[in-house]
Amino acid sequence: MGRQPCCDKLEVKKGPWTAEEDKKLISFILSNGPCCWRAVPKLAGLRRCGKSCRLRWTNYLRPDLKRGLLNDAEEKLVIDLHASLGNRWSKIAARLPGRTDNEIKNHWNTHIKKKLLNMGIDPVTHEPLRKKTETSSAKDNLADFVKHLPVLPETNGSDENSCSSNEKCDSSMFKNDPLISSLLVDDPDIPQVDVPWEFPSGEQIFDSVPWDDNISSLLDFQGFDCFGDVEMNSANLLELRHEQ
DNA sequence: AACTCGCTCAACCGCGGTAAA
DNA sequence: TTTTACCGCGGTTGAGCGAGT
Repeated sequence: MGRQPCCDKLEVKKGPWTAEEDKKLISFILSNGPCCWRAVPKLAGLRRCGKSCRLRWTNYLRPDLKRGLLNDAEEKLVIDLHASLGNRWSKIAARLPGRTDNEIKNHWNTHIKKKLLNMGIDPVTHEPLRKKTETSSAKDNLADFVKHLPVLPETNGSDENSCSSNEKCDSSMFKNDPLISSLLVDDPDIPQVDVPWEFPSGEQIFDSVPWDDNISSLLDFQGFDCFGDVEMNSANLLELRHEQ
């Protein structure tokens, strides 16, 4: 009854990711796209659960991520959106290209929250903390604070530096990304090729891959034969495909 | 130099909704 | 229909680091 587990919980590794694990995950997603997370660890030769792979990719390895602190314009937008959406970090992140919900949540808890509290503004309700007499000044403070922040340009999904898993991105983004460059550069096991950054659905991927003919070239391309703990061959790839 | 403290943020945990067997 | 895993989300934790003493 029910599904089979995606991974043996006892064999799953936890804790910080190593550069080697990052390379394997990037290499896999570069050619397959971020889909079917439960299959990713097995196919990529990682002793991680799919959940952990997804988190690592979306929060750290994605090529369209901006790094560093949120700028003033982004901060302003976060405050505005938080006022209307509350702690729906994923919704807020969707409006800030290149930022993750985790990143925004962290920034809110460590920076913005304090700023608002110092200004006498409740970071939860966005209302003044103090009573009547100071109400208007606190509100003015917030209005003034937000007013003086620069305006973030409208993105409406056309930002060339951003993409979601369903949008097109250019592979040059990888080359321009310092993290990914540093992980992939000069590594003979990780071929660097131009791969269109377009993620089809999992079904599309599995249906579009000419499995029988091109498995070996795919494996050669990925350098999967170097993964000692998982024997990659067309048989178990097809088995996985069958499980979809 | 050694210690403490506070901050940051990557990663984990647990939950709710959904999908698969 | 029931059971169980997957997925995505928000909350929380703790290792690592720098500043202060």
